[in-house]
Amino acid sequence: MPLKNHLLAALSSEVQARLFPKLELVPLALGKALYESGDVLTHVYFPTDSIVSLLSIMESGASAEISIVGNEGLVGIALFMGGESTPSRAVVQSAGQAYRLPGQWLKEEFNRHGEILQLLLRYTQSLLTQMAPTAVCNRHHSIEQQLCRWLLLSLDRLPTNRLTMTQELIANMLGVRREGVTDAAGKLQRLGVVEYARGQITVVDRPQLEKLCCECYAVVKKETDRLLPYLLPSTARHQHH
Amino acid sequence: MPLKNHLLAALSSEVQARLFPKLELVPLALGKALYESGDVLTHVYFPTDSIVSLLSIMESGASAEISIVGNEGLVGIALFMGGESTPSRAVVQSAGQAYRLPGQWLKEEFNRHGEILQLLLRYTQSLLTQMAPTAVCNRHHSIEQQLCRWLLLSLDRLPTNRLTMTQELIANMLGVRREGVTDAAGKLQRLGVVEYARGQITVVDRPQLEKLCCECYAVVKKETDRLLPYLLPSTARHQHH
DNA sequence: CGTACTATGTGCGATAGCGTCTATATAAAG
DNA sequence: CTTTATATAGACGCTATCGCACATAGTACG
Repeated sequence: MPLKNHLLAALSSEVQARLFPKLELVPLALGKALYESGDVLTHVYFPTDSIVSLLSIMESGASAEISIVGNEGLVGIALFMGGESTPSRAVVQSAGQAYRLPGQWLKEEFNRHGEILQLLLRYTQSLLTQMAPTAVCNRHHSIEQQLCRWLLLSLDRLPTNRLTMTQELIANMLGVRREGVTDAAGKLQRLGVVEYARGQITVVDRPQLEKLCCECYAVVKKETDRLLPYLLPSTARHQHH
Repeated sequence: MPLKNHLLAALSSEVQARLFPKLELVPLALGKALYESGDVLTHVYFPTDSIVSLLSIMESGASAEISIVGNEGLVGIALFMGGESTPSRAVVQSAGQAYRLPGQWLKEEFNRHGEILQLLLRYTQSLLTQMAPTAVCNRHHSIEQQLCRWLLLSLDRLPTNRLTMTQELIANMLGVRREGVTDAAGKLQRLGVVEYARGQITVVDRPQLEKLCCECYAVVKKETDRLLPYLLPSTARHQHH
C-alpha cells in the first residue's frame, strides 16, 4: 500500500488515483546509492520502511549527513525544485522498500499547481529546517550527543526499535572516525540505553536516549511536526492552533 | 533601482510592473536582525548592496551560519515555502540597503504559478546546495579555511573588496571562538592576503585567498552559477549547454 | 574444524580548538 | 588631553577528536 508513505497518504484520493498507477514498489538494499553527486535524477523515491540518508561528500573524501528521509518524505526534491541534479549523495541507510516514481510524472503533477505543490514545498521546508540544527550539531556537540540525535531520527522513521547498521557506516554518516562511534556506542551500552551486537543496535531505553541527546533532536522534531501535520496521529492534528 | 537585486531583475517586465510599486527601499544596519527564530515573517527582503546571514541558534547559545544572502536572492523563503516561520535568525552581516516587500504580495504573485514560482524554487534549491557543503566544512575544515570560504562568499556579494566586520562578529557567524578568528586572520595578514584594521578587512590578494580555501567555496560557487544563471554576465549565460 | 573476513574494542601520541586571563592599540567620549 | 570602551593580540593549560596500530571477537565458508 502506497499509504505506508505518509506523504503519499496525505494526498487527496483524486491525486492518488493519478499517481498510484505510476508507482513501482522497489527494494532498497543497505548501502545502495539512489544517486551520486551530480547525477541527473530520473526517479523520486517514497520510502515506506526504508531510510535514506542524504550526504554531502567532498572530493577530499570529507563527508557529512545533511538529512534523513523516511516514510515521512521523498528522495529527489531537486527534480521539482529545478536544477535536476544535486551535489549530494543519497544512500540507503536502512534496508526496506520504497515507491519509485518516474520524475516526469511527479513534475507533471507538480506543474498542475494543485495540492501536491503545497505539500512538496512544505516538505522541502522541513528538510531545510532539519539541516539547520544539524549544522550547529556538527560544530558544537560531542560525538555521543550526535549519535543520540542520529539514533532518534532513525528510530522515528522505523517500525521497530532495532537498527541494522555497523559503527563504520554510522561514522560515515556523522562524518567522524569509526573509533569515535565505538567509544560513544560503548558508553551508551554501559548505561543500558542501547544493546549492541555486530551491526544490530537495539534501543532499549528511549527516554534516557533523549536525555543524553543535545537539544537538536527536539528542535528538529518540533518543527517537523509543525510543518508536516500529516505525520501526527489525527487526534493530535486538530489540537493545534 | 530594484534591478540592483539580480533576482528581481530576472523577472519579466510584466511581473516587475506588478511588484515594483509594492517595494520599499529600506536601510539595513549592521547587526540588525530581520527576524528571530520562530518569528512569523511579515516581509521578504531583496538585498541590493547589503548581505544577510542566516544563522541557526540553539538555546544553549551554540550557533552556526547556514547560508548567506546578498543581491542574488531574498531573505524569507519560509513565506512562500509554507510554515510562515523558521527556526533561524537572519542578521545583517554587511550594512546596506534592501527592497522590502510585504509577504502577502509575494505570496499572491507566487500563487499565480507564473515565472516567479520557478525562480523562487530555483533560488531555494541553491540555498539548499549552499547549506550542504557548509555542513561538511563545519565538521572537517580548519578555522582558517572556513574564514577564507566566508570571506569569498561575502566578497562575491559586495561591490567592493572591503568588509566592515569585527572578528567577534565573524566568530559568531562561523560558530567559533573570537580568538580562533584572530589567529586565522593574523595568519592571512602575515601572508599578505588581507589587510586588517579594527573592523575593516580588505582582501588584497583574492587568488591567494582562493588557494588557501577549502574546496567548499568552489563547490558552492559552481552549483550556484548553474542554478542561478541570471547571476552570470549575459555573454557567459548562453555558452552553457 | 579451521581459515578468512568483518565488526568491535583499545591504547598510544599529536593537534586543533576551547576557556580564561592579560596586554596593547585604536577609537570614541567627556 | 584624559578617560573609557572597543578591537585585536598573545599565552596558558585542557579536552575532544584524530590518525594509526594492533588486539579481540563474532561470522561466513571452505
